[in-house]
Amino acid sequence: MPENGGASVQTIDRAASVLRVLASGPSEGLRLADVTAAVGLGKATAHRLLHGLLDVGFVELDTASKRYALGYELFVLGAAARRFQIVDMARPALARLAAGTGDTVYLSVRDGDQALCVDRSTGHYPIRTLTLDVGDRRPLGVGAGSLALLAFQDEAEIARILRDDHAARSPFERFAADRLRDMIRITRATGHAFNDGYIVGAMAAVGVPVLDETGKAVAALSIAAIRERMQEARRAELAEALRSEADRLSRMLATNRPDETGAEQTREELS
Amino acid sequence: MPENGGASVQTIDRAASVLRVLASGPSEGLRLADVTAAVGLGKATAHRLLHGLLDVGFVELDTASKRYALGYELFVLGAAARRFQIVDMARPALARLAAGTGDTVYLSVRDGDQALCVDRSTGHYPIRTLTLDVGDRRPLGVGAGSLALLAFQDEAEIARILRDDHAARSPFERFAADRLRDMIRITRATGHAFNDGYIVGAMAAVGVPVLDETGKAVAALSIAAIRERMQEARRAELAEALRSEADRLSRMLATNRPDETGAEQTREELS
DNA sequence: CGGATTTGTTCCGCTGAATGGAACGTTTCG
DNA sequence: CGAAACGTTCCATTCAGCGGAACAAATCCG
Repeated sequence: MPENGGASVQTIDRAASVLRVLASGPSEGLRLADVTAAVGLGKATAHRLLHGLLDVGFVELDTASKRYALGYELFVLGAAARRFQIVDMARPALARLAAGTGDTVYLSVRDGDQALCVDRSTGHYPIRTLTLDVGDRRPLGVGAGSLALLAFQDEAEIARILRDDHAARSPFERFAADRLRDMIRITRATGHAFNDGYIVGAMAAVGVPVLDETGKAVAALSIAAIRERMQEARRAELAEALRSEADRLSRMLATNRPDETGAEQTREELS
Repeated sequence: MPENGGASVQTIDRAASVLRVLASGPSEGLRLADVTAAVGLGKATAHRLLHGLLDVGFVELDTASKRYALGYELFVLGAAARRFQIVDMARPALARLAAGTGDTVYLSVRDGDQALCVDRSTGHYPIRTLTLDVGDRRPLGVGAGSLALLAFQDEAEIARILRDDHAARSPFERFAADRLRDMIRITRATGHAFNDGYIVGAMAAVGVPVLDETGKAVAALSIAAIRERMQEARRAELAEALRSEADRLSRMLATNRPDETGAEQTREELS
C-alpha cells in the first residue's frame, strides 16, 4: 500500500494543488500548460479539474487569453472564514507597534492545539529577529504569543492540552508541562507572556492575548527582539503598548466595526 | 442519463457544497450532523469530504467541540484572488458616495464577458432602488456599470463581444449591438456611462470605469436612483463624484497602497 | 503564407478511488 | 443509568475519475 502523499481524498488534494498553483502565479492567470507542468498531472486531468473548479466558481477562465485565475467564489469563501477577519482588523495595529518600537511584531490565532502565525510587521531596528513566518505553527504554549493564547483558555482546555500534547512540545525542551504550568500562572498574574530566550537563546519576546467577550483568547499580539532590548523596564513598556492595541482589537471584535477610518465624514450633497 | 446538477467533477462539486455550508453557518463552526443534513449526503461521505478538506487546510476542526469551520488555507487563497482585492480597497469609497448622495452605489468588476457586482452600499434616501445584488452578473454593456466596463476595453475585445454575445444580451432588448455601439461612443466621449431607464423604466444610473495603468477598465463604480433624481444637472454632479473616487482607486491600484489610514502616525518610543 | 509545433479539447475503455450501508464507539441528555 | 443521537471506521461494490490517444485550434517561424 504505497503512501500517496498524505491525502485522504485524491480529487480534493489535487484540486487544492491546482488552486495553490494559481494563487502563486501572476494575477492575470496561468495557461493550462503552466498548470499542467506545475502540478505534474496529465493535461487531460488538469483540464478536467480546472473545469470542475470553473463550474463551482473557484476558478475563472478568460476565454480570450485562455488563462485561468482564482475565482470570485473563492474570494467570498475566504472572506467568510470569519476567524481570520482579525488579520485585516489588526493590520494597522501591527504597523503602529512595529513603527513605535522598531522591533518585529506578530499576530497569532489559535488553531486547534496550535498557535498559527497569521501576520507580521517588521520595524526599522537593524537587527531583525524573524523567528516566525506567516503560516508557521507552534504548539500552544511555546513562545510568547502562543503562551498568551494558552494562558487565557478555559481551565479544562488548558489541563487537557498540558496533559495530551507532550509529543508536540517535545522538540522544545524548556516547555515541559510542569514548567508551562508556572509560566501560565505568571502570564495570568502579569497579563502578559514572557519568553526569555527559551526557544532561541539570544531572543526574547513579550505577548498579550486578544480576548473575546467571554474573556477567552482568540488571538495574540507579540513582539520579539534580541535579549538586550528586552530588559525589565523596556519589557514593561512593550507589554503596555501591546496591551493597549490588544484592548482596541477586543473592542473592535465585540462591536464588529472595522476601524475608525470614518473620521473623514462627507456632508450631504443633494437629497 | 440523469442530469446531476451541472457538475463535471462530482467530488469538487460536493466539496464546494460543504464549504459553502460552512461559510453560511456560524463562525464557531458546524457539527458533522449539521453538515450532513445541509448537503444531503450520507454521514460517511460528508465525514470523508470534511477530512479530505481538513488535510488540505481548507477546513479546521475544533477537536474539543467537534465543530468544523473554514480553514486558514482558504483564507489565504481568497486573499490571493488579487482581482478582487479592489473590494476591500473600495469599501470606504462606496460608503462615502452612498452617504454623500443618498442613493445606492455599486462596485462591479469584469468577469469574462460579464460584469459581476461585488459590492454595494445603500444611502439614506427613502426610495431604495436595489436592482443588483452582490454576486449578480450582467452581460457586458447592459447597465451603467457594465457599460462603463465595456466601453474601456481594447477595441478588438469590444468588437468581439458586440459580435458574439447576442444571446446573452437578448433578454435586454434596449441593448442590441448597434444601440450599444452608440452608447459606447457616448460613454467614451463623456467619460461616464448613462442608463436612462433601459432596463427598468423608472430607474436611471450613472457609471464610471476604474482604469488600470494601461487605461483598461478593471472595475466600475455606479449609482442608481429613480429617474427624477437623475436629471441633467444632478447626473453631472454624480458623475463627477464617481470620477473622483474612481481616480483615487486607480491610483491606489497602481501604487498598491491600501488607503491613507496612516494619518495617525505614532512617534518612536524607544530605539 | 503555409507547414511545423505547441497548446487546448474531446473521447472512451479501464480501473481503483470514492461510495454508502452497516457496525461499532462515543458523547449527550433526560 | 439507559436511550438516543452523533461520530468514526470498515469493506464489498461500482461508477467517477483517469489518462493515453486522437483531434482541433492557436502560435511560431522560415
